[in-house]
Parts: sequence; structure tokens; C-alpha cells
Amino acid sequence: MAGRRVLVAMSGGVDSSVAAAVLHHEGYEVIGATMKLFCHGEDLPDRPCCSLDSVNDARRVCQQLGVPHYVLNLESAFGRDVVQDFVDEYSRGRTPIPCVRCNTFTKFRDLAAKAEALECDWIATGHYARVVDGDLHRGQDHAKDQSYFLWGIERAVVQKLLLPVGHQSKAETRAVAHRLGLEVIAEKVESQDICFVPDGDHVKIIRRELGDDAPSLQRGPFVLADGTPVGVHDGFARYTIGQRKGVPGGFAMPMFVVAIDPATRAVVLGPRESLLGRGLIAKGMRWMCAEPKQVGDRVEVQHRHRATPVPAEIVRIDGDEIELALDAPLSAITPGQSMVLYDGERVLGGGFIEAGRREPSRRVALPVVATV
RNA sequence: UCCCCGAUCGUCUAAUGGCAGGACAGCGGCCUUUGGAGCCGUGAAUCGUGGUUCGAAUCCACGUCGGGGAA
Repeated sequence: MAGRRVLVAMSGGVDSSVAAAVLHHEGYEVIGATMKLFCHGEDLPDRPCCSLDSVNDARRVCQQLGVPHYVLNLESAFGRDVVQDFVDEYSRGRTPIPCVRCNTFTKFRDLAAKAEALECDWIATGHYARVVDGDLHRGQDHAKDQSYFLWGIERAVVQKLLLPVGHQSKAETRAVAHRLGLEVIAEKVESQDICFVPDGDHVKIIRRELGDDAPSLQRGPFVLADGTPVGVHDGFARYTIGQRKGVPGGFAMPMFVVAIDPATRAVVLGPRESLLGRGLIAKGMRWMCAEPKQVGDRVEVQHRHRATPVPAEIVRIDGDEIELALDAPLSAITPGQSMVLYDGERVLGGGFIEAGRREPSRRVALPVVATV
């Protein structure tokens, strides 16, 4: 093992604080770093992460450990890579996944670069995932596993990644926090919602960035698959595939959002069965494993956080685009969301969902190339 | 300004003289470091005014609103 200097990304929450404390006690030379990603107004209620209070909590933990603490300003890059993408995706009728982009670009690229600059040998976070033999694995506690959000990390960065809480449950993490005397943060509530959306109202962010006349915020029709209008909505950015809330009632069965068409601003509704897909196409595919899989290989696909992965076969790879044939149907395959490929516990890679297919995707018979 | 038909929770509907029920939407909670989904719980209606009846969403009269109708 090379050096023992580690940059710990500290949000001020329990998990990353425990990560820092554990590494410190194990003899690592810990440097705490809190990222400043955006600027809220002053009078926002206390939030579990990314607020001024959180920066203070992270600093206090570092003071208690007797390690340095830095606040790194990554606001402009975060604004471009995460916030801008967030509003762009909604404008295109897709559903963004900011946590993945934040991990991919902000935490494990930009912050990793800072670690490099600080001559750190390692980078650590409080994520519930594990690094095993250079591969990223699910967190030991599957109920808390966060590997779904981490598929975009470069393999080279994974080699330098330490995830001290990945082998334990949340309850154990809290217990460790108490044992190590981190009473300041031991019982902080879980962070939830998107960190840069203060009150869970993502429409506000879109309005702030694009103005009141953004097309995705204008009224538009609810239609059935055959085009029959069945109501009016207040902006397709308020909807995502598989959504039931905010859909007009009066049908014999529950109706869900099946598609969003930004051109006509139509939100298409259908019954639960119409959400099922047997094929999946993703772009921006990144392989995290040492040897990328090939057409014909079998993998397990997870198409949303906390979904049960299904077995699938890779039927097509074109550059960073991949197409999968699913053994079992998945519900609500949503453009813009992540799909992550696993081999059991091991994360193989992931990409952004481009489309789902009703019928199973099939492998195109490859033309036989003359053998040498 | 004559005649028909219709009007029940936000929506679609059930109850045809006997406790106004259901589904979806809404709201609250659980779950969750995206958005959703799911689970549990919960508020919500007989167009109005009279009349008949032990009892009216239901029958009668008038009115209001909506749809239809060849002096």
C-alpha cells in the first residue's frame, strides 16, 4: 500500500462522518472536504446535507478528530453537470437522475481531481457500497445499498476508493458514531429529496432556470394511447413514466403515465400493464469492470433504485449504446434514469435509459465475416 | 321560450321507496440519498325549493343548468 493520506468527502451527515472517524482511527491521514455545490437563499430551513449547518457539522467532526477540513467550491461545475442537465432533461420530457450525475462528475471526477492535487492516496465517502478486488460491489446491507448511484465512477478511481460504512447497516453506522463520540451527527435524519431542490418542488428549479414560459411548464393534454384526450395538465415536467399521482381519476382502473411527448406536450396515460417492457436501450454506457461484457453475454439489469434486478442478455452494443433483452418484464422503463448492470454483487457498469421496448429486443443475426 | 332526455364525492359510477357504496384522483403516514411505485390510514356527494310517504337519490310539481327535437 502506498501512502495513507485520504480525502474524505464529508456532507456533514452520519455516514461520511463515521467514514472519516473510522479511517482516522485506523491510522489514515484524513483530510475532510465538504463540497459547496450551490447557493441557497439564506433563510432556508436546516437540511441534513449541503446546507451551511451541514458544513459546520462536517467541520466540527473534523475538529473533534483533529484533522484538517476544507470547503471546496464546485458550484459552477455542479451547476453545469448536474443542475443544467436536470432542467434540460425535464424539458425533453425525460426524468433526470441528478444523484448519479453528481457522483459521476462532481464527487468522483472533480473532487477526485482535488484529491490528486492534495496528493492524497485515497478518496473516501460514506456510500453504502464496497470495493472488492478493485471492483465495486453492492453494500453488504442490501436494504441500504447505494451502488445503483455509483456506476459512473472511473475504474481508476474505484481503485483508490475507500467505503468504510459499506459493510454495515445504517443502525450499525449510528452505533459506531456513538461509540466514537460523534454525538453531534449520530442521530441526524436521513437526507432525502434532491439536495439542490430545497422543498422537494423541482418545478421551482425549472422555473428559476428557464422562466415561467418554459414549454415543459405549460398546460397540455392528458391523452390515452389512442390519442383520446382525457384531461389537461399543468406542465409535463411534473410527470414521469409510471407516475400515478396527479393523473385524472374516473377510470375503472388505476392509470399511469406511460409516455411524455414534448412536441405536443401530451402526457400519455395507460393501465398498469402498459408500463411493462421486455427490451431496454441505454446510452452513455460505461463499464466499471475490468473486462467489458460483449453481445450475447448475460447480465442482471437494475432499472431504478431499489428495484429487483432481472436477468438479461446483451443483444447489441454500438459505441456507448447498449440494448438488452430482458428475461422478465420491467415496469416503467424511464428515459433519463439509470440502468445498472450487475453480476451478482458486482457492478459491471451502467448507462442512461434511452427507451424501453414492449417486445423483447432480439439480437440481430451478425453477418458472417470471412474467417482468415 | 313548445316538447323530450339528463343531473349522485374533485372524476367515473352503484344504489329504482328502506343504513348513499365502489373505483380513480386528493390529503396524512411508512418506505427512499433522483423522480416514481407500493403499503397503511383518511376527508369528500344525491342541482334547488316545495309536496306525497312511517321512510325519498328514487315518486309528484315548479325552478336552474346541460344535451336533443322539422310548425
